[in-house]
Amino acid sequence: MPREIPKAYEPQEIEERWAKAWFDEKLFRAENSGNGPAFSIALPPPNITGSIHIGHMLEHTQIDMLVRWHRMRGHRTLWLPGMDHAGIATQFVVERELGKRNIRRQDLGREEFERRVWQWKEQNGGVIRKQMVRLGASCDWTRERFTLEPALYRSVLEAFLRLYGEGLIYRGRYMVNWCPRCQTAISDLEVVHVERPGKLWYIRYPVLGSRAGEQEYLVVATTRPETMLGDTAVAVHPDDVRYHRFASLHVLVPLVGREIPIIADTHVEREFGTGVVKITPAHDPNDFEIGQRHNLPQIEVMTEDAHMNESAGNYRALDRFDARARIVSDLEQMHLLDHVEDITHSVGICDRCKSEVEPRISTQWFCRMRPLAEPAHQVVLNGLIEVVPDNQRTILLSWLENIRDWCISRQLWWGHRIPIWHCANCQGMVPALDSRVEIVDGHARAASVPTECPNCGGSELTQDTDVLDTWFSSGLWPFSTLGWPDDTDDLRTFYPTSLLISGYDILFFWDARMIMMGLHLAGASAAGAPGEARTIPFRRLYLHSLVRTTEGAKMSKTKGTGIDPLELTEQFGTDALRYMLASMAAPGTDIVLSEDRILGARAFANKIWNAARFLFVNLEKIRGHDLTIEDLAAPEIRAAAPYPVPGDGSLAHRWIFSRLSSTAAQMNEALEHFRFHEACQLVYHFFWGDFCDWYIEWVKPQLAATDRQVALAAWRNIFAALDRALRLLHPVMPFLTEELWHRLPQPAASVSIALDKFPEPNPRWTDETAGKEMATLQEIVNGARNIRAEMKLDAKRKVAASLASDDAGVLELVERNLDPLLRLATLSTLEVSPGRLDSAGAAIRSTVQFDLRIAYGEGVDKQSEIAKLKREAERLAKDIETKQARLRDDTFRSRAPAEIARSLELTLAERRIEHERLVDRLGKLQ
RNA sequence: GGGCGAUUAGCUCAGUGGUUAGAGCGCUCCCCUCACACGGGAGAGGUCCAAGGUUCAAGUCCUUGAUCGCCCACCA
Repeated sequence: MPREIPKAYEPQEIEERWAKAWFDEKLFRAENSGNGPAFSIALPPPNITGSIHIGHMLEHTQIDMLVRWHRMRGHRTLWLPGMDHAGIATQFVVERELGKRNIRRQDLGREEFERRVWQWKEQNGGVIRKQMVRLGASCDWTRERFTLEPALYRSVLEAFLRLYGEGLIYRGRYMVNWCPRCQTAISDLEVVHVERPGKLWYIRYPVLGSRAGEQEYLVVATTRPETMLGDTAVAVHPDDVRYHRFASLHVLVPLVGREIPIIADTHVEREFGTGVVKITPAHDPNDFEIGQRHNLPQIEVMTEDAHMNESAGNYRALDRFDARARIVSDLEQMHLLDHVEDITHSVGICDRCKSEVEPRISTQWFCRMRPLAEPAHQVVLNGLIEVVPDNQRTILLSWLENIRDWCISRQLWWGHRIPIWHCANCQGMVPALDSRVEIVDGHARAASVPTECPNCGGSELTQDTDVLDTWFSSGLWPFSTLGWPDDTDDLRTFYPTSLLISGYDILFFWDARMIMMGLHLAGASAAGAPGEARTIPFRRLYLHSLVRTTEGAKMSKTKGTGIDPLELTEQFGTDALRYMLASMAAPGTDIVLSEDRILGARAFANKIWNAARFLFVNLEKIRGHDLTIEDLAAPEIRAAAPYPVPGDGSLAHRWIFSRLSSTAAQMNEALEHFRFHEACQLVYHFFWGDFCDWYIEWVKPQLAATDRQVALAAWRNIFAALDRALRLLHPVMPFLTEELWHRLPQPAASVSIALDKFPEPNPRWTDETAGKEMATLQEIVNGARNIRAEMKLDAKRKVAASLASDDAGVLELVERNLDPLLRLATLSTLEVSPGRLDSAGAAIRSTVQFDLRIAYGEGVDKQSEIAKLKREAERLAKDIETKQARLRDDTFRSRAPAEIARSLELTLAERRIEHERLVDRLGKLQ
């Protein structure tokens, strides 16, 4: 029922109320049984450490728009939310908290530390859900998942055990990226490269046993002198004639005095530095490989936290950078530093903590990727997964082609512990017997623990201490969240998911791995056999834009460049923020936020509010007809709209419903192709331009008509149109539309606009005639307004005008719509006649269809009119010329489609008429 | 070193080979008309980065270059 409606739209109270109601009523719970198409989408699980930033908000707005749109189209729609335990990030945060109280995790021990993290999670892990609820995400919160919860740990165990059993997971001693701050291995993807200024030190290595009597040196260039303590060779290119005479000789490593060979390896770049490179197999990935080829010893000179170890002799216990400085100065003193160059080079840093990564040899777990990447490559290549925008597809394919094994073990305490036991007796490895989990202290661990080593019968088994990379469990997300490996209703109904929406920044981290894992693993359940279409985790992949700062950097909370969407929400309203983000979300380009855009969005929300307010406020005024809102806007009454208005008043109604139909069609098309900005623009233009500026203004008198039948039809139509407009708007502005929808009478059983239908194009509404007629009438109004402004008439003063046309249809149309024309153009009279009009003493607007004339009042300055007409005439003349030239061109005639030529001729004819009239008028004016 | 993207109105950006290239904001002028000044009306403003090319037709496709940004890469 209508009630007091505030003048200005105040979103906060409304939004909080509906957010709570939607959540409490479990409005978005998805049915896993029943008929009809299902639509499912898994939320990219945010880290529990985080809070929603503007990038999430962009992502969630886009997902939510599509989810709401599908739900409103009658699909059984699931948007499954959840959180990621975020191994390193979370451990980092909790350790920092502990650090404030001078506690190290080592002081607590593993179990106690884990307990503390869980505790932290209980206290802080709900922030994101609260925020998402508040921001209107229509997730099925009854299905919320956490990557470290028991059911998902079981999926992880199952996945690990299968891959291990197939030989796709192996353990070995290799060089990995080591973060000395986090004290764990990290994967290649977690290393980010930054260009930094550095130095290239040229160091002289004394050559042993060369020409008698003269000490020769090989000069070696390095950016990392501290690693020279672990050198076990120097290398030259085998074809480098400069160094042929040194073959099979040795050099001394300065400072440590170790004798090492000079080897030849094609890996050496002759042009770089001196063409001689020091080889440190224990501290450089290239050197590691060269070392293996040449059987070189590996001498580690650093500890886990990047200090120098015992092998570093005098430099022991120094931090790596301090050691570097000391070594350089020592070399200098010994005259072994040839020279130094300033260079810029790429340094690998830890994605999480930004420390310089240290290549380090250690025993880690790896996942063999080639066999997993191959099917994924096929699926993407063959279009079984549609990637949008398309250029990302190429990027994904080439990454899959060049994939390398994935280091999946982390030396952390927070995560999925590797389900392998080591035999103290024979060092053999024994996996958990199966993937079952048991709950201890509320948390899961492997239940089927092996008790005896199958190799040697030994019974002293201890579980591997490493945990899995967070992305390992994320990689299972689309199916682990649906109950895999069990054959569940959810899995059967919602897997494969319909779509994945993620930022392109995690294409490799997450999207690609889900594809690989899904294809390899999900098949063994009811979802289908491996590699079949049914095992594909999602059929479409949309990579959305990133929100950037004005400097173009990715927004990030750690850098302090993040923007808190809840602050913006507080200020402008969630719907406005959502609209702003969606309206900027053109596929393929990143977004730079602007305050102007959000102000515009807020104005739009306010406009919608006030349009609705207009209806409800004016409803009070027609009580004389003894009509209630049920008579005017009951659901079944709205369904039968549009109603003809007695007399000549139907045109605007027919037109707005026709516009409604085509807008719905275009919005469907836009949303189908992730063109969120276009969908926004369409509905914006429809609502503000068509509905408010024209339709409401046009029919205002009808709404206040004393003729009951006129008022009744008009009111029914406008409510019906408003209802459709709200539903078109709902996916992007859910709160505002929900609030207004409830002010219209709704069926007793329906609780939310979110469960109502999205308007579909309706052939019954399509009305080309109404479209053309309205366009003509709008031209007349615009022409009149233009003349008025040009003549600097008082905006309120009504003036007389006349209109003439050669087209009887136009005359009749104008007669029929005289009232709205007079009103909207602020005219006192409009005299209508056949033929054309004389422009003497008046301003005229001419189109092909009509002449519109307003006589000059006194004191009118003709000069601006003349200038304007001249400009216009020039432009037309030029246009006519190019069109004529085009039409005279034989090649154009023979090659261009007939349709194009015809429409060109038509336009040319129109332009000629317009030009003629302009010239004529100019003549009379001067 | 490879790859990708951007360059269009003062600003932020749309633009799917085919009329006179659009929007929002800003700017100028008029209007506080009984839904909305977060409003209404009218207007000004663009050699579509440059140079070539393809085409009957190019902001749009191709080539080269410039500037900016991003991603990937084991060159010390």
